[in-house]
Amino acid sequence: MPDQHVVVVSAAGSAEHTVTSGTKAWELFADEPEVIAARVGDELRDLSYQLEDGDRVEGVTIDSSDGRAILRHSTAHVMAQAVQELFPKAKLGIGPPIEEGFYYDFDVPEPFKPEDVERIESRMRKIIKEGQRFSRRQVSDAEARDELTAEPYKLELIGLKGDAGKSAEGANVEVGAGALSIYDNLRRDGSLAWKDLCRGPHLPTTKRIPAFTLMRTAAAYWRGSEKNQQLQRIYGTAWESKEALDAYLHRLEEAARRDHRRLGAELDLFSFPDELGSGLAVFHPKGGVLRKEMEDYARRRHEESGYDFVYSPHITKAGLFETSGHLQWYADGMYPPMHVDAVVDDEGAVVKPGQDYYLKPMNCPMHCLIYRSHGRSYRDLPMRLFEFGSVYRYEKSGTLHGLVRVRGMTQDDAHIYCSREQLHDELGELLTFVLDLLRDYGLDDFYLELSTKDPDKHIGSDEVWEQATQMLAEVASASGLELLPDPGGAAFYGPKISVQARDAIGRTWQMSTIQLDFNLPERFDLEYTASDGSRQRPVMIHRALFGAIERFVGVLTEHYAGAFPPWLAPVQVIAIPVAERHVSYLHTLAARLRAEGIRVEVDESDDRMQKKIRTAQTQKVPFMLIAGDRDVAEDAVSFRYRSGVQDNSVPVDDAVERVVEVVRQRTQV
RNA sequence: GCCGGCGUGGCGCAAUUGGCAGCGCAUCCGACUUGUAAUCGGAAGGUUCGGGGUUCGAGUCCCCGCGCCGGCUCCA
Repeated sequence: MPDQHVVVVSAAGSAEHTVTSGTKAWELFADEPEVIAARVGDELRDLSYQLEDGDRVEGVTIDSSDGRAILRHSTAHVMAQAVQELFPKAKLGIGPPIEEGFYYDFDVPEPFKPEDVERIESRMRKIIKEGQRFSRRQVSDAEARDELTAEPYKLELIGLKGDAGKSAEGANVEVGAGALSIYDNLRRDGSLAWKDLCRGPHLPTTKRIPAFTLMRTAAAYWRGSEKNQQLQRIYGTAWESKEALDAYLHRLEEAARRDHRRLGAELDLFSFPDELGSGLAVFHPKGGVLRKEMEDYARRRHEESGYDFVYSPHITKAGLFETSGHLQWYADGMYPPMHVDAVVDDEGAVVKPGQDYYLKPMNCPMHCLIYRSHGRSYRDLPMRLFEFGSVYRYEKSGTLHGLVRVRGMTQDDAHIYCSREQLHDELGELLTFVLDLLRDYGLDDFYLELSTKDPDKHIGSDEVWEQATQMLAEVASASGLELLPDPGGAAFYGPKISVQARDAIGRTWQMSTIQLDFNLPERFDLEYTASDGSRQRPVMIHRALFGAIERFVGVLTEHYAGAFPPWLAPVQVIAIPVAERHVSYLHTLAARLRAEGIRVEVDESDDRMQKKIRTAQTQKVPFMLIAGDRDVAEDAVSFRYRSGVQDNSVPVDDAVERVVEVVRQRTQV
């Protein structure tokens, strides 16, 4: 047999190997059990791939990101096999790996019940134990159609092959752009257990799935469109080891512990009374303090940065939203109108037609009216109108989620009107302002997203879009932050930058948006007189920093896991007497702190001191100030922090100074 | 909006096949006065989300509505 030369690439470097013709990739990695696939050139291949002369081959380990994706994809196959064995009528949708797991969609006559999922999982364990081999074979389109007559969704995918724009996300996992392949799952005796149209690659055998679990079921529309059939989706996850799976499940528990809906109740911050209706929150006194601090600080910063404060009503006549275009474009997202002032006579004939009023879904139309309230000069620009504006949006019931997605919310909304010449500088300053302010609230890990024109849905000339997009891109890159493109993601009226923040456990949240608008200045016919006396149209920028305050409260609650930095903490100091005789001493201390504007409480309940500490701890109060005989004798007080760290016998003057300073500096403790 | 799950004192949960609605925390009262995460005793607290139905009997089964949760779709 003729020899072939291949290059094996590894962390240690690359080495040339001479192998006989017909050698399979796995033979290169026979003593590396963690290798489950091969990267040949740029392509991921099964380990059964037959090497060719000149190949550059790298082992893909199961704990790498590609390796995990392959593991999860293979586990999805095992799940689909188990489902079809248990539910012979189930038709296959798609089953791709996703971030931290996988799913597979099925068309089944009855949705899966929780018990079904357990059965599927145990069937999967059986299949894994059997050590079935994933065996790839290439097929022509015609052959694939012939073999898959019982799988209508797969047939549809074959028809869409290579047309990435039309197929669902994840569908290209089934049918690559090139030739089709089918994976046979073969039992030890070589008999066929199951097969699926799939691009691969896969693990060598099902035995190589070290740890998996099924997570949940859900419905999902075929190819992501609500016009299509709804399929039943099962989510699962798979990991390279039991330990990695446990660590993942542990991370989920940690995230659940931070859930703002749970913390909101535990810390008595806010609630969603059923009586109000879906997506409508009330803030309790403690949540009110938090929110007020956030708002007050934002107000101060806006004042310093040249914003003018305005106010506008929650409800307006329909005409305004006709002018703005909201009723034409977004009526579905608005609460239905209330019809007022109609007069009907005894016969039922309309004497006076009355009119519709709408709750406002956005503040911008009102701000445009303020701009238009009198003639504007170039000397007025940039004009920055700011409002904590409460808006109401009739979000679909299924999308509501705690404070993060609500129907009634308060935006920290500003609209900036400026000339074209001012636009570039204004955007640059704005982005800096936004990022600085977010940092002050404790978020410091950002990236940006630039949403550009949707070719099918936009107004304004290409030239203006081009120019504006270019400007946003320049400003974004000047920030030094990572910039991700979001092609086609812009609203119809202009491109935008959105600021994404990563929280303390690495989750990302969309925070601020800076949105250019070519539409509203037209619709409201906004003008200013330029220095040469000509009439010009201003450019408008929409921006919200928090997005909505409600949502920002939710995000910060999760970011801090409820342990807010002292300047935001609803109760900043809890004073705990060792015994009852120390209470009055602490009241004196508390009065001093209160005089400095510190939110302090003295716990004079008849609980034991240990219990008081526990209570303060569970309420995540940043400073516990404890006083007993020793402290009183020394005119001192003892600190305990949420971390459990103690600092005893601190002189009272120093203690007050320490607390005041931390609050003033907005630092975390 | 769609699919599935769920709804029991303020909170977290229990209640066998349809058979006396219970526990812990919190609350209130009393005793105790203790140096860094739960002192002891007692009391009070319920139209089992709302409405309708089946049944001798419904927290439990059926229907409608409201709300919540997980997804899908949407997110100006």
